[in-house]
Amino acid sequence: MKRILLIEDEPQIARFVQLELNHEGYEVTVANDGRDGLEVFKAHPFDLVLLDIMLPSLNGIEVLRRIRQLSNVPIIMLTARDSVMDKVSGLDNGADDYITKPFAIEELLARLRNLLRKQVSQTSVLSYKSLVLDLNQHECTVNNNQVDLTKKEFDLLHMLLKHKNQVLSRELLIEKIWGYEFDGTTNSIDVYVRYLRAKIEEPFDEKFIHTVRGVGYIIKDE
Amino acid sequence: MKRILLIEDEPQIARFVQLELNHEGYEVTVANDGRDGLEVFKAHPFDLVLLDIMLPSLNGIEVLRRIRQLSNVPIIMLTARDSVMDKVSGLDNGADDYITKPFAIEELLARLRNLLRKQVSQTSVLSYKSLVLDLNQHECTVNNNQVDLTKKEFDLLHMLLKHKNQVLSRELLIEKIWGYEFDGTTNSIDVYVRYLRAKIEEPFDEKFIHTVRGVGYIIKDE
DNA sequence: ATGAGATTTTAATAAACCTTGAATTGGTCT
DNA sequence: AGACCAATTCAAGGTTTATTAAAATCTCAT
Repeated sequence: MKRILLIEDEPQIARFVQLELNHEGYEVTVANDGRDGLEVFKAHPFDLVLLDIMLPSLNGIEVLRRIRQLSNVPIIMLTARDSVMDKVSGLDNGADDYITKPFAIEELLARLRNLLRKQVSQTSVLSYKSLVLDLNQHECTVNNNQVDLTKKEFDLLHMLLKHKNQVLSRELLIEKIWGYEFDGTTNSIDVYVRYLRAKIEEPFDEKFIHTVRGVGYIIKDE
Repeated sequence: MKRILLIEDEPQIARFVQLELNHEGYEVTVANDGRDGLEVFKAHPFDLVLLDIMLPSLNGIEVLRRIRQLSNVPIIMLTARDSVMDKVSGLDNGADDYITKPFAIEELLARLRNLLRKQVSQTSVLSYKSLVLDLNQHECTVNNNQVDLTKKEFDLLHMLLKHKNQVLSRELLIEKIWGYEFDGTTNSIDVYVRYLRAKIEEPFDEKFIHTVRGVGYIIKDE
């Protein structure tokens, strides 16, 4: 399922677009202002961004510029009718398309499909405190010290980091990393959490992975 | 088993939907007009509400508004085809999704499943006065003080908060949280209510959980 | 085919959690 | 008020769960 980030401050429009896109089978996350949008973008991977130009706290053009420093994710700008300046400015700064408000939802859908067809993947680095995980290089560092992880260890840490601030059940982890149904008899997860702790926590006197008894494991901000 | 409240005045449609949903394993209660629907909702806990917009005695939007004052139960609106106004109005007033009549039963089922499932990851925070329950992080705070809850305690509080303003019987709580039939001999619920009170009420001089003698427990707005 | 490293299983231990039942308190009805 | 029933409280003991170390198994490059 394609993930879309909608950065839009007008609640009715945001809600409406979100629901319509849900209906079409997209997974939509909404951010209400520019700063939020940028944060959310940094924290999660998206396949496409819908970005309003007029935004509180950090305007659309600025958000566009900053996202482009990080990623070449497809971006569609939402502009006011006849604001030629906005369009030009948006495209100049790396937007892939624009659509003027108010728009027919069908037109938006068409432009979405169009851009998503061309798309390539990205998102290469996840981090949390002194912990950095480079997905492309398959590398992990803590406090700038490189730590060698096996594939399973890496995948587990990847999963926990990708969904930080969310408790992940053993069931879900087994399903996503091992690829089979959790039958309740294996404690592989527990063992790998132990390995990770021994490699990335104990030597550096850090604490990343927390146990939530009866539920699962989580990496979370305080 | 998931409980669904269907508020719909056209008998054929109501009957049809009820049978189909029963067939899928849902327990369906039907109300024939807005006023009835609201009454039934207040009297029993439901996992989801299907709400027609065009209703006698109290229209759907008004019912929606009143239910939202009491609860954040997932609500799907049933709207006439092409009635954009209805959609917008519904979503503005807190509906979670809509479906246009006439609809294929399969689509309704898909949206039901979607909402019943997403509830976990989407509605991530429940709150009541100074009490906050973060479902993703599995964390509870009172007056911004973090309180450690065990799984059972958390599940019980979750249930009470999710259905706030509704009395939950011991039968229902045992069924939903412990997962077996209430045989009348266990007092586990009472004990856990005690634990919760000791953890989230007494230290903060608050009162969240009320006992309804002979019926069950409730968290309610004044 | 071999062996080093990776992965999974097993088992012991300790800690946290849950249940139970009996004693006590509190509310309700006549 | 007194009888009765429902709810509350408490602590002991029984159970479950997480952690850990170590052994068994698997896998892949040589």
